[in-house]
This record gives sequence, C-alpha cells and structure tokens, in this order.
Amino acid sequence: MKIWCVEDDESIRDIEVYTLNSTDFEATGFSDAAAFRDALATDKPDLIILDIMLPGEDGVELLKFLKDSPDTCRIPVIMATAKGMEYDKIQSLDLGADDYLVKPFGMMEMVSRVKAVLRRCNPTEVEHLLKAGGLVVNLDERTVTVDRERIQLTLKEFELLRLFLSHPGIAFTRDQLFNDVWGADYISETRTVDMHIRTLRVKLGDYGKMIETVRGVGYRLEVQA
Amino acid sequence: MKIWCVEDDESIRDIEVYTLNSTDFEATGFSDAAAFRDALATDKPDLIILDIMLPGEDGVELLKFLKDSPDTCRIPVIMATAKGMEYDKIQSLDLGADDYLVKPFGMMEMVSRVKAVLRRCNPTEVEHLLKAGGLVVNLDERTVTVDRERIQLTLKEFELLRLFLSHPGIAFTRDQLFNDVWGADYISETRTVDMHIRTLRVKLGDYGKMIETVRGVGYRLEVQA
DNA sequence: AACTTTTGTCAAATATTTGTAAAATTTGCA
DNA sequence: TGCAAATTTTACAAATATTTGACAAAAGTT
Repeated sequence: MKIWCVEDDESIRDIEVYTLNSTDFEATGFSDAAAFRDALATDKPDLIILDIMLPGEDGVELLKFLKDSPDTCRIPVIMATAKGMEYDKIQSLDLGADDYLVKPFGMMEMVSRVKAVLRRCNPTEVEHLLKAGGLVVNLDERTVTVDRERIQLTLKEFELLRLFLSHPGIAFTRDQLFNDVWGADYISETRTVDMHIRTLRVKLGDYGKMIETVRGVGYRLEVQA
Repeated sequence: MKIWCVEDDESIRDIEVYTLNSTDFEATGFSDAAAFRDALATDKPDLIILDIMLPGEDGVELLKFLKDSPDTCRIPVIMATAKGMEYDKIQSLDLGADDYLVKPFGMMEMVSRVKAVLRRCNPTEVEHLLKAGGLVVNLDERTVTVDRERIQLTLKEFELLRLFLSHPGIAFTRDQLFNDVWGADYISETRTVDMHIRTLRVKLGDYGKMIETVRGVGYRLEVQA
C-alpha cells in the first residue's frame, strides 16, 4: 500500500515515512504541494496524509483539489491538523477528509488510523464489473462481452472503454484520455486517440454508437436512461 | 439501505441476513419467489440478492419479472449462482443482473460486492451544473438541456453560454466575449460574435430571450427572480 | 422625418475537426 | 532473430463549424 505524506516539517515527515515504511507500507514524503502534485501526475497513492498548514498552497486547497478530480476523489485522505484546533471543530468543517490527526500525534496512533481508514475505504474490493446495457467489462478477467458475446480488445481499447464506463456520460478531452490511458501528455497533431476510438467503436458493434464525439473537445460515453 | 435476499437454503439465508444487518444494512430474507413477490407489492428494497436456483419459480424468471416492470427494473440485482456453473454460462444468462456471486461465497465478498453495486448504481459524483430556469448546462458532460430536452451546441456556443451562466446578469462587451471564448483580442469589425449569439438564441428556443443585447456594449444574460 | 449608428440575418466562402484507410513503426513473444 | 499483432503516423476525404461581407432592420440622434 502506497502512502504519501505531505508535510513541510522535515523531522515530522521523516519519522512518518520511517514509521510507515517499517509497518509494511510504502511511504513517500513531500515537502510541499507542488512536489506532491507533480508526483500525482504520474502515480496515485492508496492513502494520503496531508498537513493542513503548508507553505504556499494550503492543505485545505489541496484536499479540495483532490476531491474535485474523479481520478483522485476516491483516495482516502487523513488531515494532520495544528495543535490548537480541536477535533470536533475540525470535523465540523467537514472538508471531505476521511480522518484527522491532531498534532502532536504519536506514530502508533497514526498507523492505527491509517489502517482503520484503509479498512473502511478499501475493503479489499475492486469494482470488477462495469456495465452499460449489453456491454459488460470484467475488470478482474480483463474481458469484454457484447450481448453475451466475448470480444477481443487490445490494451488501449480496453483502457479507453474502462475509463468511459467508469465515468458514464462524462466528456473527456483527448488530453484527458491520453493522460489516463497512455499516462503522458497529448502530443496533438496526430490521430492516435481517434484511431483507437475508431477500432473500439467497430469492435463494439451497435454499442459503438454509445461513444459520441464531442466536437472540438473529445469523446463521451452516452448512456441512455 | 434495504436489501432483500431470496434464497431457499435457510442456513445460507440466515447468515446472509445476519451479516448484512451487522454491516449497517437492513436485510430481509425470503425463502421463495411467492413470499418475495408478496412483499414487493407493498415495499421496495434498494438491492436484491437472488438465488438462481429456487424451488417453484426460478430465479431467472424472477429476474425477468423484475426487469420487465418499470417499478422494479431500476433495483440492482446480484445473482447467487451454483458452484458448477461457469462464468461464461452465467453471463450467457445475462438478463440484466448487476453482478454475480458464485457459491459458496464468503460473507466479506458478498458485502463488498453489495457495496460496489450500490456505489455503481447510485453514483455520488458531484455534478458541475449551471442552471437558469429550465436551462441546465452540465460542465462535466458538456451537455445542455432546455426543459429536460437535450440540445446540441457547438463549441463556441457552449463556451458563450457557459460564460453567461457563470456570470448571470453581467453585461459583457464583445471584446470581453471574444477574449474569454476565443482567447484572442477582438480585432475586425465583423459580425462573428453576433452570429454566434444568434445561433445560440435560436437553439435555446424561448430561453434565447434571456440573452439581451446591451446596445453599444454587447450582451447580457438576464435572469428573472 | 431624415440621418446615423448599431444590431440582426443570411448564404457563401473558408477553416477546422474528425473519420478512414493504409503504410510505417514498435512491441511482445516463440 | 523474425513473425504477428498492436500501435502510431501520415495523408486525404468527409463532415461540420466558423467567419465574412452585404444588406435589412431596429434603435438612437438631431
């Protein structure tokens, strides 16, 4: 389990990372919001411990940012709050964090809260089936069936379909698609994304029509009510 | 959340109900299709776990019945299937079940699948909407509806409408509109902006009147109280 | 009312975006 | 290595959106 700690105080950050690493987690520390965001572009942790007071961009801002993006809103976040704030008050602010740690907190407490949150948020479960009409994507088996008929998708096609089905109705820019599926910035001036959309549409048969093109933007999976 | 389990084996049924009840659900068990149907006449659950093999009326029949009625077709169903059946066969039965459990299944798995299905069916995604009367702009989907009816806007029309709706009542000069929507300084003495305003007004039907022209300046979206 | 300025409207011309096919390249694997 | 499948690129066709300029209509001015 990957855990990322965003904390400007180096000594606190080090002991957090050290403790988590010696408790079977893979912890990484970040001293500021910028470094954290950079890392987030290429990788996603399973849990985030976020200091509420950071130099530059504030922890609350960062939390809002995380909860706003569909990519990251599912990642549980534990906020580390300043000494003065009382637990009740903080919680009453309800910023969408999954738990709170009040400084100074012991490492034992931190680990047990991390475990509790992980248990609560990730009950060892994956969304293994995505459906839309007669279209079924089995994420465990990595198979796709169209009206009970198995079809064969390539890697990119599968990832595209997965992305669409897990956000039905949402319009994605080619940029976003490229980011999510290819994990890289979109180098425009090439028809790569459109190409894969085409092959996907063809393989999906009638269901291919569900992938609508949003002119000037990208594509969207249209789900009928 | 109310969950109903239709299962003829009493011991299995009991443990299902017990587990669900101790996991913050309100579970009720039914030993056969008849009892289940009776209950359905007066109440509706949020999710159904349905054994595929039942004495008398079969689970598949029951599923068909559920999916045929507009009252019940929205209720997610998890089918519990016998051990011997292979996944392919099960899927070939696919009549609209939302997930499958293969017997014998663990209670943890059952709970996690129940949660996953509920999450999938009741998406909690925050929608980013701009509204004015019967006019709704969904920023994530990049869709626009007028009195519940979807209308098709081009990129520029969409961006114009977005700008107006996010600043209701504010008058924009053509310069500002061009800056915001086109991302460029307004240069020539052409009718470009007016043109798009026109097509937008037409597509919005009656709501087109909301876009008022501010003579000598530009346009404004008028919102009535 | 006569005039000036501004905005609405239209259809043609232009530009942009997307679909498509095929070729070129890369990748995975026996 | 060499093959086959997957992926990317290139080039062009097709579809669609945008711009433009001429003129009509409307609104303000004198």
